[in-house]
Amino acid sequence: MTKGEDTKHVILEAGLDMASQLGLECVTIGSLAKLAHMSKSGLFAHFQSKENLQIDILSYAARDFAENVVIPALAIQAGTPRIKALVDNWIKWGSRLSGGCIFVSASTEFSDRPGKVRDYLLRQQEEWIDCLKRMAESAMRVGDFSKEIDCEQFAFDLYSLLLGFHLYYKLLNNAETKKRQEASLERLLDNYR
Amino acid sequence: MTKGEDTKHVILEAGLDMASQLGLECVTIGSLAKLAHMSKSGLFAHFQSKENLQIDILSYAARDFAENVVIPALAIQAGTPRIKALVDNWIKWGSRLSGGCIFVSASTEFSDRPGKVRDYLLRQQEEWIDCLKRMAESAMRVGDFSKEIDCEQFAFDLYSLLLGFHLYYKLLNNAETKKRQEASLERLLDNYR
DNA sequence: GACAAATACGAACGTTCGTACTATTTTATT
DNA sequence: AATAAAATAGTACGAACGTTCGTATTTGTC
Repeated sequence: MTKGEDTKHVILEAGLDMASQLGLECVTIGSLAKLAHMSKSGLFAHFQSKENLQIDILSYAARDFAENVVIPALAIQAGTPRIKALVDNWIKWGSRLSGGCIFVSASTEFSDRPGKVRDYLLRQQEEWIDCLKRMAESAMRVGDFSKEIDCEQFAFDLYSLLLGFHLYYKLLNNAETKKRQEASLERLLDNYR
Repeated sequence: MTKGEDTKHVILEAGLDMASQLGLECVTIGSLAKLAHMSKSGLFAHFQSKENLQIDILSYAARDFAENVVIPALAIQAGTPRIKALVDNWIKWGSRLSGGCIFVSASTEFSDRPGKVRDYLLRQQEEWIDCLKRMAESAMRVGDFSKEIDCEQFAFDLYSLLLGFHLYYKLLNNAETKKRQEASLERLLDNYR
C-alpha cells in the first residue's frame, strides 16, 4: 500500500462516517480535510472533484458493506437462517456508523438529483435488491420458502422492513424498534413459507 | 389575507417543492428568493432565520398533508377501506411534489442533525405514526382486524411499506412498484385480520 | 545519496452562504 | 389624501463553498 492509497483510505473512512451523519452533499472538502488533519488542497488532489469524492465514498462503503454484511451471511446455511443473519448484519453495520446506513440516506438524498452520483448509487441499490432476491431464491431451493412465491416481491418486502427499522431507530429513537423488526420479520418469513 | 401572508404562502409552496427535491438543507435563501421572484432580504424578513424557514416549510407541508391525505381518508368508512384510502392518498400526495414525500426525505436528512428542526420533525412523525395506529384501532373496532393484534406494530409495518414504496418509486423508477405495494398491503391486511 | 515522481501545502480565485443593516416602496387605516 | 405600519429591496458583512495554481515536501527507486 503506497502512501497515497493509505491516506485515501483514512479520508474515505472519515468521509463515510461524516456522510452517514450529514448526507453526502454536506461532506464538504474543507470540513473533511479538517477531520482528516489535512489541507483542503491536499485532500482535493485525491479526487479532482467533489462528485468523485462522493462516488468514492459510496464505493468504499459498498466494499465494507459486502465484507461485513453480505459475505458473512453467505457463510450461514441458506434459507431463513441466512436471511436472519443478513438482517442482523445489516443492522449492526448501520449502527457502526454514527449516522446509520449511508445507502439509505444517500438514496433519499439523490433520488431527485440527476448526475453521476445518482447513477452510481442506483446501480448499487439494484445490486443490493438483487442480493435480497437471491436470498429468497436460495431459501426456496432449500425448502424454507414455498415454490409459488415471488422473489422480487420478497426483496421489496424485506427492504421495506429494513427502511422502517432505520427510521424508527434513528429518528424516533423508539425503544421497541428491535422488537418490532423481529416481529415483522417473523411474519414476513411465515408468509413466504 | 394580508399581503404578507399571501407572499409567505407563495414562498412556502415553492420552498416545499424545492425541499422535496433537494432536501431541507439545500433550500437556500438565495435560490428560493429567485424562484419566488423576490430579493434575498425581502424573503429573509419573513422568517428571520433559515431554521425558521425550514420549520415553516414542514408546518406548511403538514397542513397540506392533513388536508389532502388524512382528512379525506377519515371520510371513508373505518377499517380496510379507510386504510387503503390513506395509502392511496399518501402516494398521490408524494407524487404531486416533484421530489416525493418531504417527510421521508427530511426524516433521513435530520435523523442525526440535532436542533429545532429535528425536534419539530420528530413530533410530526410521532403524530403520523399515532395516526396510523388509530387506523388499526378503528379497524379493530369495526371487526376488520382481529382483537389480538398490536396496533403499534401495525403502524410500524404500514409505514415500512410506504418507505419501501417511496424508495422503489423515486430512486429505482421501478415499473412494478405499484403492484408490489398493493401485494404487500394485501398481505399486511390479511395478517391482521 | 541522487533524482524523479508522488504527495501535500498555502494562497487565491469567483461565487454563494446566512444574516444584519438602512432605505424605499407598498399596503391598510383614518 | 394623509399617515402609520407593513413589506420589500438594496447593500454589505465575514465565512465557507469547490476549484486552480505554483511551490514545497516527502516518498520510493536506482
